[in-house]
Amino acid sequence: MPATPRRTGRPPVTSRPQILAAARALIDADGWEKLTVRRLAAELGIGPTTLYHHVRDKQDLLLLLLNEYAAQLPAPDLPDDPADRIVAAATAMHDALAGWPWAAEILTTDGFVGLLGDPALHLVDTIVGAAIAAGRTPAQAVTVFRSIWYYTVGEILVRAHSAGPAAYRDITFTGFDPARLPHLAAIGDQWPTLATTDTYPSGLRALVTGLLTP
Amino acid sequence: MPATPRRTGRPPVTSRPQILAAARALIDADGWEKLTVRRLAAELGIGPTTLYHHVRDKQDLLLLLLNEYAAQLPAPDLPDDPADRIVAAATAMHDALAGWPWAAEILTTDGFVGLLGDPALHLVDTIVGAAIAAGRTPAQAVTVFRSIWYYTVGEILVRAHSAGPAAYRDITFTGFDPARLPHLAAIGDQWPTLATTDTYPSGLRALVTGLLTP
DNA sequence: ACCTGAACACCGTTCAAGT
DNA sequence: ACCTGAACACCGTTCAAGT
Repeated sequence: MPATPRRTGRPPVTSRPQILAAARALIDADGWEKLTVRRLAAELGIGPTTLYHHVRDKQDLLLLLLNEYAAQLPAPDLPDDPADRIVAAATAMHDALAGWPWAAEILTTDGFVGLLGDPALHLVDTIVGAAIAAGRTPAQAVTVFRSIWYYTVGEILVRAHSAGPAAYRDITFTGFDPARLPHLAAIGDQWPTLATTDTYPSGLRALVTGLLTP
Repeated sequence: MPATPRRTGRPPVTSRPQILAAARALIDADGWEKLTVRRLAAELGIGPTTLYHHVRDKQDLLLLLLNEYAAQLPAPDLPDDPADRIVAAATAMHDALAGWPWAAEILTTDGFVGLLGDPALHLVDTIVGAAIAAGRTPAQAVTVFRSIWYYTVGEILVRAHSAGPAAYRDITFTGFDPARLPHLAAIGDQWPTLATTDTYPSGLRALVTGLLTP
């Protein structure tokens, strides 16, 4: 067999790295809802069907994008105290996802742990390890991670979907029946303001405290 | 003006209640991904465009469905102790959503509070009220609710998307590098089993405890 | 007043044929 | 070996025309 096998046939017009770069540019420019196979192909100046020679399908494309993004994330500072370490690792996950909310949607669409590369899993391992260091069994540590993951992914998804101008569009918060909904009526139109403030850190701290308290 | 205005023109072939019933039947039979305007119309034996005389658009249809579902939910038993009351109300929300996971997806797509009817908001009001009873300010009580909501909606969405046969399909949990991911490597193929167990109640209790502890 | 078909502007994906 | 157009099987929605 030759050391450099000579290539035959029609020359390629694109490559997987080129496709991933274009996909990322498209998401950053127009949002991830606009990333379609057909638009991406048009952006690259190729036929839509050509993409299928470089990625298996759209889901595969998204996973490649996700692992590429995770691999390039900076490693966070990790304190020694287990509780603080969990908070730091969870916050790093959260911040990474906050920048790329579409990633959170993909991560809910499958048993994600096995689909991610080492860099992303490092934070998972950190949280599990810190829970064990705090005296939990491995099984309990998985529960700790999963609870934190639910909270984190929920916050990201709600935030991502509330960001648009459509949120709270034709809603009056002053119409609550004080007899049936006394507390909501008392809060009234302050709710949108209160709902805008970032409560992820305080909620996370409360959750971790609760999870590590026997 | 006449007491019963006589109807003129072409007689209706369907009605909003009929459409909602058919939509619900379609979701229950084939899953909510299969609910499309065209399929629903076909099910009713009408043209797709006829639906638009009875509902504003698909989003409107889903919201009608959601409020109908919420209105018909049984009210949960609510204990006197504030922490227990929050847990009971959150569990009722969770169980309602677990039965209709697509609802969770809609609820993340907008500032949902203003789109729901009284029955669904009653549980929101209960949680906010219980947090106030536990000594929080109204603003803090909103934070308590939001944290619980993130955790709940995250659990529902992850669960809904992991339920299919596609989850964990071609994943080997034994391939973790023990040097880089020691705890995941130690847990190995026990992860899928551990991830299947329902940890919502214990995580919720931990979260509520943490949120109500100053 | 209500319904309809045609049309618009899209999707993801497959597959035989071409270079 | 790689690319392509045509085709399949769909979407949500609008709108002029019909009853």
